[in-house]
Amino acid sequence: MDSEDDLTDSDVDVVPTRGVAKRATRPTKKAKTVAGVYEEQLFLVNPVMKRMKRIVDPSNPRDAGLIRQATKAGPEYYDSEADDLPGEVQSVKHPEWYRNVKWGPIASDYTHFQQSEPHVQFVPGRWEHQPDGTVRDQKHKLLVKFVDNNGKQKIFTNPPPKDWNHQEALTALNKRIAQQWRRSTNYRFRPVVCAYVREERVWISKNLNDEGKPTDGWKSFVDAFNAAFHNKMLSGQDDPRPLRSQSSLTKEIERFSAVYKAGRIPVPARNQENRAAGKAKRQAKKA
DNA sequence: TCCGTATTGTGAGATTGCCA
DNA sequence: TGGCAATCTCACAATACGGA
Repeated sequence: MDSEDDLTDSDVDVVPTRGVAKRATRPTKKAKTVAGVYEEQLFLVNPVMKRMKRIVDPSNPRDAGLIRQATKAGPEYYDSEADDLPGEVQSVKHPEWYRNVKWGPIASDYTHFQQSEPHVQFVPGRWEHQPDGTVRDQKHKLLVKFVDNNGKQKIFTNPPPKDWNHQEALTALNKRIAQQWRRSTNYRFRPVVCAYVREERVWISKNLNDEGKPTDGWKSFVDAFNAAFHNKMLSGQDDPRPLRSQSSLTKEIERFSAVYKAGRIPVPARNQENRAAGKAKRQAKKA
């Protein structure tokens, strides 16, 4: 399926939602001039199948049979058998992970423009299980086509990995493509996250023992935390505090376990040191 | 045409939360 | 608890635009 109209019966659920994100990640001309940007309608995309269920195992006879019956994406995307173009893929951190291919006609065809499905993460391997029991070539997902919020047709060609089982290369692709969708459309792939604030961390710190564990078990810890903060407004915050799951709280405590064990309050590393380090790194690369 | 400023597009580190 | 994905955020390059 490639058309926008087919979104409802694909392997994703597209759920209209309001106010999932406060605003675009960075103010745009439109965002500055449109007062209602904080209330824009967003569409939450939920893959019907979980990641593990979508992974195809070619060594499994049943999966191997499905692969034999499936059709590969053809040279209208790029010719998988052709030699790569000379030189490295541009504008990626690890060009050695990707092939520098010559894209086919579909990658520049604005006349017969068919919008891609909202992005669903790449899984290891060339093939991916579908809800209908078939498998599909993930090569399709490298080409991203959509009409952006300004009604402009956009096409992004993302480089194919040299190794379809290289998780780091796939992770980078997933991140990049999700960002392409997020920046130009109202599709979102999960609800907006809400950072822990100092008041919450002070509470956490006070309710952990010397080993950095809840003094009265995880369940009561999570319940008490949410009783203290869920839906409460804190000073300096625009929105009420979200409900935190045990998963969220345990991860928070695990991340800063050394700090909490020391009886201190974590301070996000989003500070000048990290920024300066990042800047120096970029400058070095540039040089 | 040049120059300065604003806007847009993109990559990537940091952060958060889900899932196995 | 580790791995991974999605979002937030910063930085920078490219482009657009207006005034001299």
